[in-house]
Amino acid sequence: MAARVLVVEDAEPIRTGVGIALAEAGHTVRTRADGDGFERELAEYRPDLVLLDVMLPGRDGFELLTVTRETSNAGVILLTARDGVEDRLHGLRTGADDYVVKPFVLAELIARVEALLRRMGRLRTVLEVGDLAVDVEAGLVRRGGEAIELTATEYKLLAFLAGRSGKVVGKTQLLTAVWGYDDYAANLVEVHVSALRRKLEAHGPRLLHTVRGSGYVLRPPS
Amino acid sequence: MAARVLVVEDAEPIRTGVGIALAEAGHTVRTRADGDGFERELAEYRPDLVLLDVMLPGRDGFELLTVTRETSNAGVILLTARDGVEDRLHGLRTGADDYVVKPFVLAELIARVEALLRRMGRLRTVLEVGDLAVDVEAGLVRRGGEAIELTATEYKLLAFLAGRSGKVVGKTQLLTAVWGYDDYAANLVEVHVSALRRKLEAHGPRLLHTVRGSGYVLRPPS
DNA sequence: GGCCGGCCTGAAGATGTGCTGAAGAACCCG
DNA sequence: CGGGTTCTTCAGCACATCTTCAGGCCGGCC
Repeated sequence: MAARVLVVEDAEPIRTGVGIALAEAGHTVRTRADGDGFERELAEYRPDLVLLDVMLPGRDGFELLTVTRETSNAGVILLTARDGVEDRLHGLRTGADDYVVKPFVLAELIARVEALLRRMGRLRTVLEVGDLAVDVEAGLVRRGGEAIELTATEYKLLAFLAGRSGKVVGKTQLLTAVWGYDDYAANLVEVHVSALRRKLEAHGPRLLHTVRGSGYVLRPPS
Repeated sequence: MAARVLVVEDAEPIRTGVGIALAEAGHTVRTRADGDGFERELAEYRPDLVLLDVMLPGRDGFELLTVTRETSNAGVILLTARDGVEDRLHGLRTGADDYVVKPFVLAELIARVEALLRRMGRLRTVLEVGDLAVDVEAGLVRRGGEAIELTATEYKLLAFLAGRSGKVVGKTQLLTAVWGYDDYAANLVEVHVSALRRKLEAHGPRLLHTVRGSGYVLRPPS
């Protein structure tokens, strides 16, 4: 679910900024200032995605794009200072998967990276709280590597709490979100929280805490 | 590379222009002015690519995007008059593959369409899940080398599940994608899953698992 | 300490969900 | 127009899960 990304960009501030942003988004990153040894890096690092600056000292981005296509099936996003329809067309026709014009907002670059990874099936949405991981798409819950079997209601409950971990969630809120109830049936929530805890705490300390008088919080042990 | 493209755009000049340009580029095109009957068209026409205007009368492009993702494997490009990073981010995060801002040069749109198709074409046409191989192009299914005979419905069902292996797929989703149904007929799905399992499990352990209360997943035995 | 309200939990009946065999309908092929 | 295949509907069963209820626990407050 965490992707490997290779960034080739000669401008140091951009290279670093992009690298940090990608790392923060949970990906593994390697950066290079030019195309030297690019083939070796491709073969060794096996990136899922390559970000290529078009204007580089030595071999330019288009050349590296061709190399990438020939020797791997990584996705490719081109970065360039040039704008204009002609340039964009050239970039896309050469076989890039996407094309981002400098200056760009980092958030957008990250969004495009993730859109591409998602399309390639290399990205997965996982909510994490401490050693607990909830994979929403796969409907899987694991704690410390071990899978935990939950019923549909327990799963909905956990997913909702995990989606706002660290925040206190009231029973009324849970009844609405998980059950679609509009009336107050506190015990219903309590029963299911109890069942959920039993399963979660078979693999570690308490994560789902009671906040007397307010509701529940999902929070890693401090 | 001829593809089936579905265009949903309410402005007549754009709709027609895009349609003609795509046809000239060698693709098959269908156009609609709004989202009515969109699900049915998706199921019947089975486009490779969908172009969605964001601002539509009735259901907007984001809504149709979600529907597309849930019930098909088509690529999605959003068209919009709005610009601004916020809109682009929203579009990409919602899961669009690309995002084109109006007014656009037709040539660029076509280039983006082809870039996306190329990207999708690089994806394996043989889907593998454990020892099961589904060759989408040849319509062949084999498990551990041995060919398995499936009926048309069973095959569509399996192909859809294989295309999103590891992800939980709801019965409603399956009904829409495989049958083009819009109403809930759970047992229909169950009967065919049952038949499919009988054939699949004649050659190995269970791959098609039930997720009670949610749907089914195709997942190799862990 | 004693009381109160909020919370936890085991048990049990009610409900829901999924599986399967069988039968009729629809379809396809010659 | 048959004959075979495939699809859909129906009904019954098995069992997992939900909800309710009741009793007990715990923390805070007087």
